[in-house]
Amino acid sequence: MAAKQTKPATAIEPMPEPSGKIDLGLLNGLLGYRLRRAQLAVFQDFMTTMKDYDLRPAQFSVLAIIAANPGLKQSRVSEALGINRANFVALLDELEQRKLARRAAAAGDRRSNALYLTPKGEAFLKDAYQHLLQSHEQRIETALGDTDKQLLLGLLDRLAAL
Amino acid sequence: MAAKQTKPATAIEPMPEPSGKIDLGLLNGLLGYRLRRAQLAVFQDFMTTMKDYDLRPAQFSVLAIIAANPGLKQSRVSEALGINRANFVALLDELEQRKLARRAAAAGDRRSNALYLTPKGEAFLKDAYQHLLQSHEQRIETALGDTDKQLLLGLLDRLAAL
DNA sequence: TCCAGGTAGTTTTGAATTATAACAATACTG
DNA sequence: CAGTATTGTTATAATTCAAAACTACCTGGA
Repeated sequence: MAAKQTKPATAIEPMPEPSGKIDLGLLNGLLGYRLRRAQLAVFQDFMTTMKDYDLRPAQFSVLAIIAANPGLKQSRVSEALGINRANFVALLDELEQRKLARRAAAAGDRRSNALYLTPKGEAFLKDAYQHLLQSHEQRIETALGDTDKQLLLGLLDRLAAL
Repeated sequence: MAAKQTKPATAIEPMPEPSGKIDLGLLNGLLGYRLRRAQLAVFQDFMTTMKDYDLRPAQFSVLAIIAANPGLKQSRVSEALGINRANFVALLDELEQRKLARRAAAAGDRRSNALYLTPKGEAFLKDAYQHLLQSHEQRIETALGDTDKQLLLGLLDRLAAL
């Protein structure tokens, strides 16, 4: 755009609010906005909780799916998580380099990889999950209480099915 | 990484699930995962609903904040939305080029811009909002019902304050 | 008044995320 | 067998997000 030489502003306007509360206006009516803010806060908390493990939410989700479904094909894992299969490659590469997961030949289809956690991966996931429960998820429990948390989970699932 | 000559897979493994249900495993215990999936679904619905208006959620949020707080300084708007002030510049540039918003000189501070909607911007926002209510937000209402929607909003706000 | 330090907006840059197209190897179907 | 679809991969944009540095300006104190 044009370099900032002098201000391009067109007219002088009356006093804007110095600070004080800002009205969200129409955003109050939109569920998506509140949902996004909440999601950002929760992910932020997740990441700071997991920084010692160097594990982002997407990586955790991959480990969790493989752990619960050992031998699942690569394409099914990415599909289950809504991750583009092209982008899934590098994600899995890193988990494999860290010796947390491995690609194995799938029985009956030489194109596909069957995914498994390594023993190290199993231990790592269990450890990370415990830490998440104690710190991250515990903070959520505190903020919501168990009843409301379960309630919220149900409501979110109804939205995810939109 | 290494080019794919032959499969680097190490061992042949027993039959993986052909398809069927995939167990989310530990993800079931993490609120953040469900929250993310719900948020993606809602934003996806928002974007398809608004595609005729060529308006993304972030753009809508900027227009809404300005409409509710005319004359607010640029930095306060970006701050209120959690948008990096550096990244906010291009966002606002586009809204200004589309003649939906304008930067005006702020009274008493020649550094800052006071933001306003143009008349076109006001009409556009009102129109877009009406369309959102009728399509997007209506689908959410149908999925949740009014009571549960209000309940959800309260729960989300408690999370956003983490 | 003048200066030091802070603030507002901007530009530039890089990392991370997401989406698309193409390709080789393999599987499947008629 | 031929033609087509699928799996994993690479390469490549487009988008989003964060950090640093710069100019213009403001504020406060010497």
